[in-house]
Amino acid sequence: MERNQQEELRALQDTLYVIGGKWRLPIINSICNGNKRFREIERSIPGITTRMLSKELKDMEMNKLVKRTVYDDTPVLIEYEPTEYCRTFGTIILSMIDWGREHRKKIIEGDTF
Amino acid sequence: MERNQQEELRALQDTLYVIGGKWRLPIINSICNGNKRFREIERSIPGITTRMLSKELKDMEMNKLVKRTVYDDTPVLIEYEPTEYCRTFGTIILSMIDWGREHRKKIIEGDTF
DNA sequence: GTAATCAGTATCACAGAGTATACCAATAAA
DNA sequence: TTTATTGGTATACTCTGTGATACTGATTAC
Repeated sequence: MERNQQEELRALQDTLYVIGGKWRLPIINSICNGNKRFREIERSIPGITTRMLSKELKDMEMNKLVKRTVYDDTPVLIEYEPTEYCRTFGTIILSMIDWGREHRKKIIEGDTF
Repeated sequence: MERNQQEELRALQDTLYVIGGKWRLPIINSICNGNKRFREIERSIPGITTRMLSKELKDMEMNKLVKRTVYDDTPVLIEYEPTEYCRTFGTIILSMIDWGREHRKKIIEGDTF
């Protein structure tokens, strides 16, 4: 039990390391929803700056969370797509969306929980 | 679909707002695992400082995530316990622990994914 | 001719998240 | 007697995540 707790914590922290930060999950969610172009992703996440999106996408590409493809048409077309690895966050994201919905319901109901 | 995406994002961001930060989830997990005393929680999360734990617990108390009880024995005994509300993060935490475990397996297997 | 879109990059700046270290008074254990 | 534990607070510091703003060069639209 003692040992198990430490193993759990480590697993939790590993995950947090990969999907931590304010924008990581919203971006993953956006590209998993089919947004591919830079500006498209940007527009789908109100409040994010180009700087942050650029930085996060670069990080995520390095960590094999997204695939960046350059189509050499003219003008150049660039697409971001989630890797399979990236899609493994599906469960986590869905449960977080669920939680957020429930939370909002409770707030609106004026629950004092 | 467009509308839906925005609602999803909002729900996701609401959740992130509540459980964001480096220590929030590890703390929730710790008290949900039965750790009650300040030093006990502290010891269960190697690397956290008393200052951060103190700050987070205070925040979480204000936000009804933990209940702080003072037992007026001598010496004074203080206990932190998760509220029902806090336990609603169970699903999220479990799926994050799962992910972390799988991730580590893959790393150890030397997978290049 | 002007404006808009595309995929970003470049600077600068800042709050606040997080760290490090020391300390407190009371009690209990060695 | 000295040390350790408890539940924190105080102070000072670092640092980086995030924000704001401006700009690029090529292309297309009005």
